[in-house]
Amino acid sequence: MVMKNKGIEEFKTALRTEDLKVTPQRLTVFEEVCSNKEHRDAEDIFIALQNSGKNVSRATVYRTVELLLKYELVTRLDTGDGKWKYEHWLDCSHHDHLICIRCGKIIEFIDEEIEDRQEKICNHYGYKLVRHIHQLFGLCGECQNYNIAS
Amino acid sequence: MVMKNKGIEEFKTALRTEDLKVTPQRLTVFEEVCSNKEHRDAEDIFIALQNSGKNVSRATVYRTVELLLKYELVTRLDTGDGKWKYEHWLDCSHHDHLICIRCGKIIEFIDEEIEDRQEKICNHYGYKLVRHIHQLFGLCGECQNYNIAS
DNA sequence: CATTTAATTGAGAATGAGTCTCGATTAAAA
DNA sequence: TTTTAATCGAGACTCATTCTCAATTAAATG
Repeated sequence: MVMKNKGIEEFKTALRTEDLKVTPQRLTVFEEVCSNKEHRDAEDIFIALQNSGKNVSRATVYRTVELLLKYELVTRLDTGDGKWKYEHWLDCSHHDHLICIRCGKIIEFIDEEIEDRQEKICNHYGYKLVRHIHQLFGLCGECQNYNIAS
Repeated sequence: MVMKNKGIEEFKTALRTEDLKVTPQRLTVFEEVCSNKEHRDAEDIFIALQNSGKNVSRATVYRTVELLLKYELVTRLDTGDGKWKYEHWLDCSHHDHLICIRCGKIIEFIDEEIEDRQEKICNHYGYKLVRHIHQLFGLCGECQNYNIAS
């Protein structure tokens, strides 16, 4: 069930490049992050590890997820409720998110035209684009009917 | 120095429409938000009020800012450090943000093409767009030179 | 204007995500 | 092996934000 993919090798390489150690805990966290396609926060990941009997401390989960973000093996998503959710990048290409503000449903989208415009905007201001957040908040088809009752 | 503008009337109207009361505290918070064009978090606003001798409790500041967001008299900006900053919308039209990840400098931008594409994406998935977050994180011209030292 | 009633307020306690500390452990270089 | 610095874990800590609840007040009604 464990995924063996190039992601983990890239993680190891990134760690070594920074003179950081490749530890079982770090690998375990990365494995857990990759094993699930849902958008989860650090706490969710910590609990999932506990439930599968893998003891990695909460602090280490937070620390590792931060590394994964830095190495761009993971993206971070602000779901509007003050938490950050993480999502791996394995076989899926880059995408942004459309989030229902009533039921929380998330749709992933990608729009090349927007991607292009972002680059152009950065160039225009002399910035070098590193990452971006682009989230559309709205009401999904079903939740539009509940407008009044909300 | 206090700004009298149509914003405050819209706020009162919105409150009345929801059967909420127009209170001095709510108006004071709105006034403070409008008096400053910087991007500030709720605590900043609370402190600013204290410093000008206006006693509005922290809880009320948070509650009011939440209302302003709901009524779209204010926007909320995730600066990547886990806090939310608020910005009024008075005489300025909608814009998004380009943020330097090293020095924190913020540039405001607007791109009609992106705005259009957002609407189209929402329509495509049957969503009704309510608001969006679009932030580009990168290195500004000056900070690109410090890349190595970071 | 006085009365009534539900919304609002403030002070501080509670929550909770995320960070930090520090002694014990361990990866990995030699 | 030995050595050494990086890492780990447990839980304390931080601090932004939310909640609680008794006292206050806006504003509708008589």
